[in-house]
Amino acid sequence: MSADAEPAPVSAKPPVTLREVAAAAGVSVATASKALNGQGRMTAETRERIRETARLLGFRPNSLAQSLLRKRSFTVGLLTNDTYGRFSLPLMAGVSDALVDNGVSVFLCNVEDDTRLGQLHVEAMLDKRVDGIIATGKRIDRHLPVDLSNLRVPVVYAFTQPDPGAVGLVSDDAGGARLAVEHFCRLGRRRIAHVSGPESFAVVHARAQAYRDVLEEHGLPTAEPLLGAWSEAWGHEAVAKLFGKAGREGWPDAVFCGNDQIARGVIDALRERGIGVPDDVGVIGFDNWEIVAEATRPPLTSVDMNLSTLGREAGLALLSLVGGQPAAPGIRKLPCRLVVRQSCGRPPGG
Amino acid sequence: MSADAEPAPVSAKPPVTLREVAAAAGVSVATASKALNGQGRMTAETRERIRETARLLGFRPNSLAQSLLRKRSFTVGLLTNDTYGRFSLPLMAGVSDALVDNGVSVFLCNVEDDTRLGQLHVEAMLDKRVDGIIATGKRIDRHLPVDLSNLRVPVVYAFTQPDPGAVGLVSDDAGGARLAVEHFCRLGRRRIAHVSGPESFAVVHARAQAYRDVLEEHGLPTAEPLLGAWSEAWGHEAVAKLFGKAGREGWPDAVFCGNDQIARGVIDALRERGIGVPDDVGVIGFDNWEIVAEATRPPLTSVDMNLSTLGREAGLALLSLVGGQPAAPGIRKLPCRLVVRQSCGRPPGG
DNA sequence: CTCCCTTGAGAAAACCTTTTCCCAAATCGC
DNA sequence: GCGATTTGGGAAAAGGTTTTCTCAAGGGAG
Repeated sequence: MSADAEPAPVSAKPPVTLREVAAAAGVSVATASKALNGQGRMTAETRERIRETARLLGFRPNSLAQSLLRKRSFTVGLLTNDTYGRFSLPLMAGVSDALVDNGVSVFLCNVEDDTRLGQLHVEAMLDKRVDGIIATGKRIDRHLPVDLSNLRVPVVYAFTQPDPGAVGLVSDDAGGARLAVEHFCRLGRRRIAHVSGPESFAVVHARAQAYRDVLEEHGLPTAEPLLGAWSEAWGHEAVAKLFGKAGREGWPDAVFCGNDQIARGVIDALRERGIGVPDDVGVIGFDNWEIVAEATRPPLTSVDMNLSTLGREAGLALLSLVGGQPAAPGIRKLPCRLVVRQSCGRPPGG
Repeated sequence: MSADAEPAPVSAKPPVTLREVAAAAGVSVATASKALNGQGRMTAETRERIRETARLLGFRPNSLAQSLLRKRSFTVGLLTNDTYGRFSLPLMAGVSDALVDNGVSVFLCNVEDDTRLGQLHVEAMLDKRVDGIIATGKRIDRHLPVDLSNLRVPVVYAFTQPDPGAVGLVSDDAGGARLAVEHFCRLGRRRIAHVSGPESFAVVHARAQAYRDVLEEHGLPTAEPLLGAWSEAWGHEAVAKLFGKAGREGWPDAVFCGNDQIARGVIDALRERGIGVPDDVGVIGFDNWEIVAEATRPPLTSVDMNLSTLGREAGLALLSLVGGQPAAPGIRKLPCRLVVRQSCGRPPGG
């Protein structure tokens, strides 16, 4: 009966501590710590014995204690207001990926559009001494409902509007649009239309401008983009407008759509009118939402924003910020890529 | 110039500690702690003065230190292998929701189907002293690629196969199927077909059995379910099989689909054949994936698995487990609900 | 006027690890 | 053989909070 005999709970015995390892190996905790961390000086034999003891006992250092001392928790917060959306998932996966490889865990915080909830989460993260915060949202041109500008920890913005002077990563929407329109040009399409989402979105304008630019560069006729909604229904409507007029000669031979849902609506509407895709008209979408792009008939060529990569880069950027590397503030645009399926056909010579 | 004059880093001054609050208020840290936590005995005036001081200084207790002492981190891990999938999102939102309300933060851990990655994450979570773990996946009938059966912390399984003896929450697929088929019966449909996903999914069988049961209960003819894939293309194919035969009398007047994508394929295929939905044939989907259900023409009636609620319940279950409440092990099934849109028509008398 | 009890508050241990300093023994140079 | 240096390892502080004792002062009872 030692002095500290305890009833010992039936289940879930407490984790083994460094003190116990040290005792079992017959050394002090200081020596044990140094042995396990490769620090200090001691005989190789001692070091090995301690390590073996730790392994046998299943010792795992308590991160809480380590963090308290090191003032570094190896934890970051991921703030999003797009829990249900489709953009946040690949982005989150990318973030998580980049960080896990570096031994960092991610707090997931959904703030909806609720300022109070946002404040709550940020404070909780700060209390838990996160090393940094990644802010992400569902729209590039909107702020999260919470102010992150004067925190004690670095912040990186991904796919959401950054605060002035902060580090932000977004997709290069204009570049993505160029990719699509230039693809059409290469294929010999001459009358290229553009059907996109609501005017209130900044990306709509960025993509439309790139569309005009490319057409101009290629000396092709530029038609005013048709702006509407991000829906299939709008795709149908737009086809009615574009292909409603009598003269078949005036019809476009290509439609660049602002997202995949619009593109799906366009393709369905064209089929219903007996217009062939890709033979009569080529169609390209945006977002490369596989579940949509692969279900259209024919499968949809689409611009992919590489959101997973974007998330990954955001994670790495935050990491270097946490590490003390001063990052250049401002918005960095990451390139999109074109995923070619069958809705555009082959080039004339191909 | 006081003794502890520091150069004071330009940015990011360190957080204020309890010690500083105590000093500022002219009391000991012990008293300060008790004042802020409503513990101990002191004059109301002292308590208020300390609180005011803390407020003024913007004091926030260091969670790391608290957790170290209390052996409770107010943190849980959410393990998933469905980062890209559509089921995990509402579920995660529900979990996060339930826990945030209780001051608990959530570690998001995506393990794909990688055992090594899973092990890594679980160990990281354990090292960080999470209070518990929620495991969730993309399939009810599959295990995560990692063993959670003998952890030091409680585990709750949501929408994934639980270990024996553990507590699991899943949707009541059979009940959901009943909802759909009974809805058809109420509307007076008599020849109800069932088109579902691959045979390898347990839910496919659960739903098919419920389908047969309901038909039998209503004395209606039961056809063998058509099993294929979870895709629109399979919906098209299935329509060809069901409506290919000559005699219009043998055609179904209702199709219950295993998911919304199949249902979408079915509806599109029916329209292409000139068969009216809902006039000639009623269609019900499963999952209530709004982006699909609202884009079909007409909008799709569908079974919703209430995943957000499922997540919420999982969070609460874990919380009570963490609190020491012994939860009944085994699988708890949560009811689905039918979201009625326009793909079924009104009852004969309505 | 004592004695006892209550009140208000502080000292110190505890949580677990890391790191700096320090000390004793062993080794080396001469 | 003696001082100087290296080697191997330990003691203790630090990190921020909570909690259990402890203690002094004050008040009431007898």
